[in-house]
Amino acid sequence: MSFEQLKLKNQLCHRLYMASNSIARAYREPLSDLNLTYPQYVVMMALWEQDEITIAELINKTAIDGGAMTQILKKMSEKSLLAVIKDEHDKRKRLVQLTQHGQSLKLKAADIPKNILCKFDSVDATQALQLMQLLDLVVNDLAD
Amino acid sequence: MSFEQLKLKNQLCHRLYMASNSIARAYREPLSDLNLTYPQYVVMMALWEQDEITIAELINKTAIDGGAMTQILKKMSEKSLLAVIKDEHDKRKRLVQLTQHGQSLKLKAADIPKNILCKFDSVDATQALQLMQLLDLVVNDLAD
DNA sequence: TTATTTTAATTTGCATACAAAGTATTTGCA
DNA sequence: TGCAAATACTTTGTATGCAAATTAAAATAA
Repeated sequence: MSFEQLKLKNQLCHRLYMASNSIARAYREPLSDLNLTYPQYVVMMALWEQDEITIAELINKTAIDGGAMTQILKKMSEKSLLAVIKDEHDKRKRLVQLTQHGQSLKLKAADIPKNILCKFDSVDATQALQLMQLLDLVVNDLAD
Repeated sequence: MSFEQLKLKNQLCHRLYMASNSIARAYREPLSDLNLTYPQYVVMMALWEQDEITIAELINKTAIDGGAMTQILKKMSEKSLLAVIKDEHDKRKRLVQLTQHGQSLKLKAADIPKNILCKFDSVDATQALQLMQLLDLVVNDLAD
Protein backbone atom coordinates (compact mmCIF):
# COMPACT_ATOMS: atom_id res chain seq x y z
CA MET A 1 0.00 0.00 0.00
CA SER A 2 1.28 3.45 -0.85
CA PHE A 3 -0.61 5.38 1.87
CA GLU A 4 -0.62 8.51 -0.26
CA GLN A 5 -2.64 10.29 2.39
CA LEU A 6 0.25 9.97 4.87
CA LYS A 7 2.91 11.51 2.64
CA LEU A 8 4.26 14.82 3.80
CA LYS A 9 3.79 16.43 0.40
CA ASN A 10 0.04 15.90 0.76
CA GLN A 11 -0.27 17.35 4.25
CA LEU A 12 -1.99 20.70 4.46
CA CYS A 13 -1.13 20.83 8.12
CA HIS A 14 2.58 20.39 7.49
CA ARG A 15 2.49 23.18 4.92
CA LEU A 16 0.84 25.44 7.47
CA TYR A 17 3.38 24.42 10.07
CA MET A 18 6.27 25.30 7.78
CA ALA A 19 4.73 28.49 6.48
CA SER A 20 3.78 29.73 9.92
CA ASN A 21 7.25 29.03 11.31
CA SER A 22 8.95 30.54 8.28
CA ILE A 23 7.04 33.77 8.41
CA ALA A 24 7.33 34.09 12.18
CA ARG A 25 11.08 33.61 11.76
CA ALA A 26 11.10 36.35 9.13
CA TYR A 27 9.60 38.74 11.66
CA ARG A 28 12.25 38.03 14.29
CA GLU A 29 14.87 40.38 12.99
CA PRO A 30 12.66 43.43 12.36
CA LEU A 31 10.89 42.85 15.67
CA SER A 32 14.11 42.53 17.64
CA ASP A 33 14.67 46.23 16.89
CA LEU A 34 11.50 46.89 18.86
CA ASN A 35 12.46 44.30 21.48
CA LEU A 36 9.28 42.35 20.72
CA THR A 37 8.58 38.69 19.99
CA TYR A 38 5.95 37.87 17.38
CA PRO A 39 3.14 37.09 19.84
CA GLN A 40 4.00 40.29 21.72
CA TYR A 41 3.77 42.18 18.43
CA VAL A 42 0.34 40.66 17.85
CA VAL A 43 -0.74 41.92 21.27
CA MET A 44 0.59 45.37 20.38
CA MET A 45 -1.31 45.41 17.09
CA ALA A 46 -4.51 44.46 18.88
CA LEU A 47 -4.01 47.27 21.40
CA TRP A 48 -3.05 49.84 18.77
CA GLU A 49 -6.42 49.12 17.18
CA GLN A 50 -8.30 49.31 20.45
CA ASP A 51 -6.78 50.24 23.77
CA GLU A 52 -8.03 49.44 27.27
CA ILE A 53 -9.72 46.14 26.58
CA THR A 54 -10.08 43.16 28.89
CA ILE A 55 -7.71 40.22 28.76
CA ALA A 56 -10.56 38.06 27.48
CA GLU A 57 -11.13 40.46 24.58
CA LEU A 58 -7.42 40.49 23.85
CA ILE A 59 -7.40 36.70 23.78
CA ASN A 60 -10.38 36.75 21.48
CA LYS A 61 -8.77 39.19 19.05
CA THR A 62 -5.34 37.59 18.96
CA ALA A 63 -6.19 33.89 19.37
CA ILE A 64 -3.31 33.63 21.81
CA ASP A 65 -3.77 31.04 24.52
CA GLY A 66 -4.98 32.33 27.88
CA GLY A 67 -2.21 30.72 29.86
CA ALA A 68 0.40 32.13 27.52
CA MET A 69 -1.30 35.52 27.56
CA THR A 70 -0.77 35.90 31.29
CA GLN A 71 2.98 35.36 30.83
CA ILE A 72 3.18 37.58 27.75
CA LEU A 73 1.40 40.46 29.46
CA LYS A 74 3.66 40.08 32.47
CA LYS A 75 6.76 40.41 30.31
CA MET A 76 5.31 43.31 28.32
CA SER A 77 4.37 45.00 31.53
CA GLU A 78 7.95 44.64 32.79
CA LYS A 79 9.10 46.30 29.57
CA SER A 80 6.70 49.19 30.29
CA LEU A 81 4.79 48.65 27.07
CA LEU A 82 1.50 48.32 28.87
CA ALA A 83 -0.17 48.10 32.26
CA VAL A 84 -2.72 45.59 33.49
CA ILE A 85 -5.24 47.33 35.71
CA LYS A 86 -8.28 46.25 37.65
CA ASP A 87 -11.77 46.63 36.31
CA GLU A 88 -13.72 48.29 39.12
CA HIS A 89 -17.08 47.18 37.72
CA ASP A 90 -16.17 43.49 37.61
CA LYS A 91 -13.33 42.44 39.85
CA ARG A 92 -12.79 39.23 37.90
CA LYS A 93 -11.74 41.22 34.85
CA ARG A 94 -8.53 43.09 34.20
CA LEU A 95 -7.98 45.79 31.62
CA VAL A 96 -4.93 46.14 29.47
CA GLN A 97 -3.75 49.67 28.81
CA LEU A 98 -0.89 50.86 26.62
CA THR A 99 1.69 53.13 28.18
CA GLN A 100 2.95 56.22 26.38
CA HIS A 101 5.93 54.14 25.33
CA GLY A 102 3.67 51.39 24.02
CA GLN A 103 1.63 53.87 22.03
CA SER A 104 4.66 55.58 20.54
CA LEU A 105 6.06 52.28 19.31
CA LYS A 106 3.33 52.19 16.68
CA LEU A 107 5.25 54.67 14.57
CA LYS A 108 8.39 52.55 14.65
CA ALA A 109 6.36 49.45 13.75
CA ALA A 110 4.66 51.07 10.76
CA ASP A 111 7.35 49.94 8.31
CA ILE A 112 7.51 46.32 9.40
CA PRO A 113 4.69 44.91 7.25
CA LYS A 114 6.24 46.41 4.13
CA ASN A 115 9.64 44.94 4.99
CA ILE A 116 8.14 41.49 5.31
CA LEU A 117 6.03 41.70 2.17
CA CYS A 118 9.01 42.63 0.04
CA LYS A 119 10.47 39.19 0.74
CA PHE A 120 7.66 37.63 -1.27
CA ASP A 121 8.90 37.52 -4.81
CA SER A 122 6.41 34.89 -5.95
CA VAL A 123 3.27 36.03 -4.17
CA ASP A 124 1.45 39.07 -5.52
CA ALA A 125 -1.23 41.05 -3.72
CA THR A 126 -4.05 39.05 -5.28
CA GLN A 127 -2.55 35.76 -4.20
CA ALA A 128 -1.87 37.07 -0.71
CA LEU A 129 -5.51 38.09 -0.41
CA GLN A 130 -6.65 34.73 -1.73
CA LEU A 131 -4.37 32.99 0.74
CA MET A 132 -5.80 34.96 3.64
CA GLN A 133 -9.34 34.13 2.56
CA LEU A 134 -8.57 30.43 2.33
CA LEU A 135 -6.92 30.53 5.76
CA ASP A 136 -10.02 32.18 7.17
CA LEU A 137 -12.09 29.29 5.88
CA VAL A 138 -9.77 26.82 7.58
CA VAL A 139 -9.83 28.69 10.87
CA ASN A 140 -13.60 29.06 10.81
CA ASP A 141 -14.20 25.40 10.01
CA LEU A 142 -12.00 24.37 12.90
CA ALA A 143 -13.41 26.86 15.40
CA ASP A 144 -15.02 24.91 18.24
CA MET B 1 -3.22 57.99 10.60
CA SER B 2 -5.11 54.76 10.20
CA PHE B 3 -2.09 52.45 9.88
CA GLU B 4 -4.10 49.96 7.87
CA GLN B 5 -0.99 47.84 7.42
CA LEU B 6 -0.83 47.20 11.19
CA LYS B 7 -4.39 45.96 11.56
CA LEU B 8 -4.73 42.32 12.48
CA LYS B 9 -7.28 41.68 9.76
CA ASN B 10 -4.61 42.53 7.19
CA GLN B 11 -1.89 40.31 8.60
CA LEU B 12 -1.08 37.24 6.56
CA CYS B 13 1.22 36.11 9.34
CA HIS B 14 -1.51 36.24 11.95
CA ARG B 15 -3.79 34.20 9.69
CA LEU B 16 -1.06 31.60 9.34
CA TYR B 17 -0.49 31.64 13.08
CA MET B 18 -4.16 31.00 13.79
CA ALA B 19 -4.61 28.43 11.05
CA SER B 20 -1.50 26.52 12.01
CA ASN B 21 -2.46 26.44 15.67
CA SER B 22 -6.06 25.52 14.88
CA ILE B 23 -5.17 22.60 12.69
CA ALA B 24 -2.44 21.33 15.02
CA ARG B 25 -5.03 21.46 17.81
CA ALA B 26 -7.43 19.47 15.63
CA TYR B 27 -4.82 16.73 15.34
CA ARG B 28 -4.36 16.44 19.11
CA GLU B 29 -7.27 14.18 19.80
CA PRO B 30 -6.73 11.67 16.96
CA LEU B 31 -3.00 11.64 17.66
CA SER B 32 -3.43 11.08 21.39
CA ASP B 33 -4.79 7.63 20.48
CA LEU B 34 -1.36 6.91 19.00
CA ASN B 35 0.39 8.64 21.89
CA LEU B 36 1.97 11.11 19.46
CA THR B 37 2.27 14.88 19.39
CA TYR B 38 1.96 16.62 16.05
CA PRO B 39 5.70 17.11 15.47
CA GLN B 40 6.26 13.49 16.45
CA TYR B 41 3.61 12.48 13.90
CA VAL B 42 5.48 14.49 11.26
CA VAL B 43 8.66 12.59 12.09
CA MET B 44 6.75 9.32 11.77
CA MET B 45 5.34 10.30 8.37
CA ALA B 46 8.83 11.17 7.15
CA LEU B 47 10.15 7.81 8.33
CA TRP B 48 7.21 5.86 6.92
CA GLU B 49 8.16 7.33 3.55
CA GLN B 50 11.84 6.58 3.96
CA ASP B 51 13.37 4.72 6.84
CA GLU B 52 16.93 4.79 8.10
CA ILE B 53 17.85 8.33 7.20
CA THR B 54 20.20 10.69 8.98
CA ILE B 55 18.98 13.26 11.46
CA ALA B 56 20.00 15.98 9.03
CA GLU B 57 17.82 14.45 6.31
CA LEU B 58 14.96 14.16 8.77
CA ILE B 59 15.34 17.81 9.68
CA ASN B 60 15.39 18.69 6.02
CA LYS B 61 12.21 16.73 5.26
CA THR B 62 10.23 17.88 8.26
CA ALA B 63 11.50 21.45 8.74
CA ILE B 64 11.64 20.76 12.46
CA ASP B 65 14.34 22.66 14.31
CA GLY B 66 17.54 20.74 15.01
CA GLY B 67 17.57 21.46 18.71
CA ALA B 68 13.97 20.37 19.01
CA MET B 69 14.63 17.30 16.89
CA THR B 70 17.16 15.98 19.38
CA GLN B 71 14.56 16.14 22.14
CA ILE B 72 11.78 14.73 19.98
CA LEU B 73 13.86 11.76 18.89
CA LYS B 74 14.83 11.13 22.49
CA LYS B 75 11.20 10.96 23.57
CA MET B 76 10.22 8.84 20.57
CA SER B 77 13.10 6.53 21.29
CA GLU B 78 11.90 6.15 24.89
CA LYS B 79 8.50 5.20 23.50
CA SER B 80 10.19 2.51 21.37
CA LEU B 81 8.95 4.03 18.13
CA LEU B 82 12.43 4.32 16.70
CA ALA B 83 16.11 3.93 17.44
CA VAL B 84 18.93 6.35 16.79
CA ILE B 85 22.01 4.43 15.71
CA LYS B 86 25.53 5.40 14.74
CA ASP B 87 26.62 5.76 11.15
CA GLU B 88 29.80 3.70 10.88
CA HIS B 89 30.93 5.53 7.75
CA ASP B 90 30.70 8.99 9.30
CA LYS B 91 30.77 9.10 13.06
CA ARG B 92 29.32 12.60 13.11
CA LYS B 93 26.09 11.31 11.64
CA ARG B 94 23.38 9.29 13.28
CA LEU B 95 20.72 7.23 11.56
CA VAL B 96 17.10 7.05 12.60
CA GLN B 97 15.45 3.68 12.27
CA LEU B 98 11.85 2.71 12.91
CA THR B 99 11.19 -0.17 15.27
CA GLN B 100 8.66 -2.84 14.46
CA HIS B 101 6.24 -0.96 16.66
CA GLY B 102 6.97 2.27 14.81
CA GLN B 103 6.37 0.62 11.47
CA SER B 104 3.15 -1.03 12.54
CA LEU B 105 1.72 2.28 13.72
CA LYS B 106 1.36 3.34 10.09
CA LEU B 107 -1.75 1.23 9.75
CA LYS B 108 -3.38 2.86 12.75
CA ALA B 109 -2.47 6.30 11.40
CA ALA B 110 -3.92 5.70 7.96
CA ASP B 111 -7.34 7.04 8.90
CA ILE B 112 -6.18 10.24 10.55
CA PRO B 113 -5.94 12.45 7.44
CA LYS B 114 -9.50 11.59 6.48
CA ASN B 115 -10.75 12.37 9.98
CA ILE B 116 -9.15 15.80 9.85
CA LEU B 117 -10.31 16.63 6.33
CA CYS B 118 -13.93 15.89 7.18
CA LYS B 119 -13.88 18.83 9.56
CA PHE B 120 -13.51 21.21 6.63
CA ASP B 121 -17.03 22.03 5.55
CA SER B 122 -16.04 25.13 3.60
CA VAL B 123 -12.87 23.95 1.91
CA ASP B 124 -13.16 21.59 -1.04
CA ALA B 125 -10.34 19.56 -2.57
CA THR B 126 -9.57 22.21 -5.17
CA GLN B 127 -9.26 24.92 -2.57
CA ALA B 128 -7.11 22.72 -0.35
CA LEU B 129 -4.75 22.11 -3.25
CA GLN B 130 -4.68 25.80 -4.08
CA LEU B 131 -3.97 26.61 -0.45
CA MET B 132 -1.06 24.18 -0.37
CA GLN B 133 0.39 25.66 -3.54
CA LEU B 134 0.18 29.18 -2.16
CA LEU B 135 1.80 28.06 1.08
CA ASP B 136 4.62 26.50 -0.90
CA LEU B 137 5.24 29.85 -2.56
CA VAL B 138 5.42 31.52 0.83
CA VAL B 139 7.79 28.93 2.24
CA ASN B 140 10.03 29.04 -0.81
CA ASP B 141 10.21 32.81 -0.86
CA LEU B 142 11.22 32.86 2.79
CA ALA B 143 13.71 30.00 2.54
CA ASP B 144 17.15 31.37 3.46
C1' DT C 1 -30.45 34.62 50.71
C1' DT C 2 -27.58 30.67 50.05
C1' DA C 3 -25.79 27.12 47.21
C1' DT C 4 -24.58 26.07 42.49
C1' DT C 5 -22.83 27.30 38.23
C1' DT C 6 -20.42 30.21 35.18
C1' DT C 7 -16.91 33.41 33.98
C1' DA C 8 -12.16 35.54 34.14
C1' DA C 9 -7.55 34.80 35.10
C1' DT C 10 -3.57 32.48 36.90
C1' DT C 11 -0.76 28.49 37.72
C1' DT C 12 1.44 24.16 36.56
C1' DG C 13 3.52 20.62 33.77
C1' DC C 14 4.81 19.10 29.33
C1' DA C 15 6.30 19.73 24.48
C1' DT C 16 8.10 22.32 21.15
C1' DA C 17 10.68 26.63 18.40
C1' DC C 18 14.75 28.95 18.10
C1' DA C 19 19.23 31.30 18.72
C1' DA C 20 23.62 30.65 20.39
C1' DA C 21 27.23 28.04 22.38
C1' DG C 22 29.59 23.72 22.72
C1' DT C 23 31.42 18.96 21.15
C1' DA C 24 33.03 15.57 18.08
C1' DT C 25 34.36 14.43 13.30
C1' DT C 26 35.60 15.05 8.84
C1' DT C 27 37.19 17.97 4.94
C1' DG C 28 40.03 20.69 2.60
C1' DC C 29 43.88 23.33 1.96
C1' DA C 30 48.60 25.06 2.69
C1' DT D 1 51.05 15.99 7.26
C1' DG D 2 48.81 19.29 10.11
C1' DC D 3 45.51 22.62 11.12
C1' DA D 4 41.71 25.77 10.01
C1' DA D 5 37.03 25.48 8.33
C1' DA D 6 32.95 23.02 7.66
C1' DT D 7 29.55 19.37 9.30
C1' DA D 8 26.45 16.96 12.27
C1' DC D 9 24.55 17.01 16.50
C1' DT D 10 23.67 18.21 21.37
C1' DT D 11 22.98 21.45 25.04
C1' DT D 12 21.22 25.58 27.19
C1' DG D 13 18.22 29.43 28.03
C1' DT D 14 14.12 31.96 26.72
C1' DA D 15 9.42 32.19 24.93
C1' DT D 16 5.42 30.29 23.70
C1' DG D 17 1.07 26.77 23.03
C1' DC D 18 -1.88 23.89 25.35
C1' DA D 19 -4.55 21.02 28.63
C1' DA D 20 -5.90 20.69 33.24
C1' DA D 21 -6.25 22.27 37.85
C1' DT D 22 -6.91 26.26 40.77
C1' DT D 23 -8.61 30.73 42.57
C1' DA D 24 -11.66 34.57 42.84
C1' DA D 25 -15.77 36.89 41.77
C1' DA D 26 -20.21 37.39 39.58
C1' DA D 27 -24.53 35.44 37.92
C1' DT D 28 -28.25 32.41 38.60
C1' DA D 29 -31.15 29.10 40.58
C1' DA D 30 -33.56 27.06 44.46
